[in-house]
Amino acid sequence: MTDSTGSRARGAGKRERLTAAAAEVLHRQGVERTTIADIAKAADVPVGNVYYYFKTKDELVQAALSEHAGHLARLVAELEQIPDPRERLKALVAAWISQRDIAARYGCPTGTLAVELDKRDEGGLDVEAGKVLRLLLDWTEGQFRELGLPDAADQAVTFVGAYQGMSLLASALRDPGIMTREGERLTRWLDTLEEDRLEMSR
Amino acid sequence: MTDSTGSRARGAGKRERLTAAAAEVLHRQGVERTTIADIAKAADVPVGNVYYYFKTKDELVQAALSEHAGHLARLVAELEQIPDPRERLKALVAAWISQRDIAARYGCPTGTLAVELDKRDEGGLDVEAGKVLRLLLDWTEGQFRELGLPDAADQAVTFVGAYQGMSLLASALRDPGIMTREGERLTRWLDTLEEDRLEMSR
DNA sequence: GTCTATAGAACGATAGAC
DNA sequence: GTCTATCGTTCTATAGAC
Repeated sequence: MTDSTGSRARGAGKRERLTAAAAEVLHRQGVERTTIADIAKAADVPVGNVYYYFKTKDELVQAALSEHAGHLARLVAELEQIPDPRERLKALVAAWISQRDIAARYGCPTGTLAVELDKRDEGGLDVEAGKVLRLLLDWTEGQFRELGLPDAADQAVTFVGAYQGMSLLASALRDPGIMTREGERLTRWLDTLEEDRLEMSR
Repeated sequence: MTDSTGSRARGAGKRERLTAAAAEVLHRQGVERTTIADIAKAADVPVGNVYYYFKTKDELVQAALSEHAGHLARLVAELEQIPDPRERLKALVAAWISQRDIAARYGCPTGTLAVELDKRDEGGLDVEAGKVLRLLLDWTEGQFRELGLPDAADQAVTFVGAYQGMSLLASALRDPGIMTREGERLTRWLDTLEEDRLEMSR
């Protein structure tokens, strides 16, 4: 039987190790400052062997983007178990805050990757980064719609934008407190929204 | 007499042309994907001549950051002529929206530069980028304080964060409409704040 | 499938003529 | 002050032994 890598018996999931290492190192160092050797070293794989699994550096970037999309999908799957959409959104904020130290140092993984890739006009990786952010936006929009908000799409942009903005400022100013304080503000705002819905029932 | 470049008679402000070109090209392409040759070409200066004015590439990045700080200082000086702090903030939002097409393609110049430089841990340019954002945050905080808000610093983080977030999403999704819609939301929010102040007079 | 060695290209920076 | 030519390094990617 062949497995997902197409091989019969691998060392120990080198492709998976390379993908995970790419996601982490590219987030910390950025795409352009990261060499194939950096990723190979983090994955404990000999440099030349990388090209057996990924033909180009861009394929490794794509793999990192897919990894981040996977993380997001698993997080959303967990949140879906919460019955109330308002509580689901508050749990999302809590998840963001729990990652505050890494976000305050290197920013949101998907957001900072998107910033860097958007400055290209070749390769189409910029579009791929946008798709991961779309995933988050669409799910958030669904929650707001379920909460009965008339402009759910705009609210989602405001909500996710607030997260991207606070991550950027927290990392630029090296202040995790920004994540905490803005997270609490978003939570209070979500509570206010709920009250609005009950009172105005629109 | 010597001028600011330390020379007696320059060609035609090559240092200034290089600084302006650095600010523009580094914003569009990012730091790591931009070569000295790219900046020299945009400034119409021979490649080797660049090193007479800037000893390293990092000095060009620093010059670009100073240029962005200068832009911000000039904008703030204009806004200061408006009597009411609420109108000053609304004029700032209007200035952001007027730049929506460039922001929707390449993001906020200072914000995206900060994202890229923050992933370094050498050179101290990350701190310099943070200082430019601090300039904007401090001025904004002053406006909120003048409006009588008790938590002016946090409000400034929320406000500037919203701008950074909407710029990031607009460029990642290639949608200038995000800048327009979020700008209008911020304007409405500023109007609401004013009403709060009058009603609650806190 | 795994790994070494290296080709080939790009870039930052410098030497030195003018 | 200005510019050309190029050095030295670093990186992506490949060739080919095992």
